[in-house]
Amino acid sequence: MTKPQKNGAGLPTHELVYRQLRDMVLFGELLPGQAVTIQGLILHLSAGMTPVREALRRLIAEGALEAQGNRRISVPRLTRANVDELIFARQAIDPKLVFMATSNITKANMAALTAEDEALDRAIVAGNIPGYLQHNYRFHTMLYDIADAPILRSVALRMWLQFGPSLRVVCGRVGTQNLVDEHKEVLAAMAEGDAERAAAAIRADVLQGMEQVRRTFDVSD
Amino acid sequence: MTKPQKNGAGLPTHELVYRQLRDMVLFGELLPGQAVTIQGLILHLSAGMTPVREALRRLIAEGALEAQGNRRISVPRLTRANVDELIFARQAIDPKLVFMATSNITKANMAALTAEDEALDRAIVAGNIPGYLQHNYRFHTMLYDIADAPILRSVALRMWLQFGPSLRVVCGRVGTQNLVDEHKEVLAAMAEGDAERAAAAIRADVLQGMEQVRRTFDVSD
DNA sequence: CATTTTATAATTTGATCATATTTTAGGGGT
DNA sequence: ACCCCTAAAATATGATCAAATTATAAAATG
Repeated sequence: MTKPQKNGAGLPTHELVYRQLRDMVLFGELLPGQAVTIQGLILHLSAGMTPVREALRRLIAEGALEAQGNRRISVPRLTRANVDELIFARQAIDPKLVFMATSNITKANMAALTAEDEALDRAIVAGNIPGYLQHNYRFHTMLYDIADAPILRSVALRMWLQFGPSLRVVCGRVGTQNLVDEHKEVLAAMAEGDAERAAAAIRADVLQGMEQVRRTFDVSD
Repeated sequence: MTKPQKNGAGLPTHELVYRQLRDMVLFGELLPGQAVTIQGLILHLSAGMTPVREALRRLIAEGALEAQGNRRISVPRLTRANVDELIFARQAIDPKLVFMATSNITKANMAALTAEDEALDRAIVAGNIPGYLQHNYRFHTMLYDIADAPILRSVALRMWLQFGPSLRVVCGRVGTQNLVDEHKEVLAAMAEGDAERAAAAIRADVLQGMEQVRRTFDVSD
């Protein structure tokens, strides 16, 4: 037998497994330090071994997971130095992407961004943490896509995979009350075509968001 | 049957396959646009299917290879815009890493760097292109390692995997004659502990090197 | 009649699974 | 503490199914 059952979408299984695992890393489920076993995923996602292995290799390469050497795989636990690296990298990359996105903005893009930001606001007032994480991610990745710079985009997405779990932890601790985003300013600047101002606004937003992550270490570690 | 034969080193097969493929991407063999088949690699590297697949997923995640959608895998062909992205990213990341490395420098590190740079010079005067590529790569990755910043390091290594094939092409065209590196200046500044000057020197070196890559498009594309 | 297009068959290649082997972790026993 | 022993999990292989490209042949158009 060995029935490669036609999965719902036309996508290969390893791609579907990858996306599920990635979302688990980004939006909760998996916390820093948590271990992941191949067998467990095979059961949990009811997938075969090969697709799971390929998805794991990919996530390890992207920094979302970490191979501990003893054949164990886990979600990386960030050090304070790691957070500083992430802050530096995001401050370098994200403003550039927003700068580039400003040139490519269209009516449709702007409407989609605005809708996403409004959904984000609703999640904040509702105290909906997973909703906040998802809409915030979507807002930023939409900007990356609009910038049309695949290499810088992949670097930026890699950073998200690395601080995602820690961001989730910090939000779970402090709630969504004191979350303020600079997205309105970004959108206003982009609407005017002021790339410099949009870049500056996103830099402020990134700094504010990463400051939340840095706070992980003021409590625990 | 199914004999997981103990391969030479204590490393898993997928890791060995990964390294071989990575070196093929970095130091020649594989040119931009060239296709790679799983079956071919199984034969050529005499490895099983799973390790080859895992290595490929990893290299795709790192940008060294590209999945074309139709189940085909090939070495990416850079566009002019891609090269601009790479120049921007390297100018942001590499100087930071050298800045950090300057704080961690030791006698042993400095000696190893100097030795590597001398080997690089010998390769240049000998017109030895593979040697140039390897020693240049080694010199820069040693700096990354000394900086002890794993996240920025992984971003920098990713960039190398992307422009590696194009760099090889350009060196094949123009030879090693007009290659000048700023490594001496970097080493001198690091020896004095002048992190700012070292960072500026590496920025110049990066710019000069990437200008070679940009030249790919003045001839062909 | 030559050339291009279209349709179909054959071969190659990719994707997945089941299974065998190896390694690691953990649990008593000295 | 140390060392065997067992169980579980990871690695790797080959088999099997599916899909896509190439090759081949037929048909249509100029």
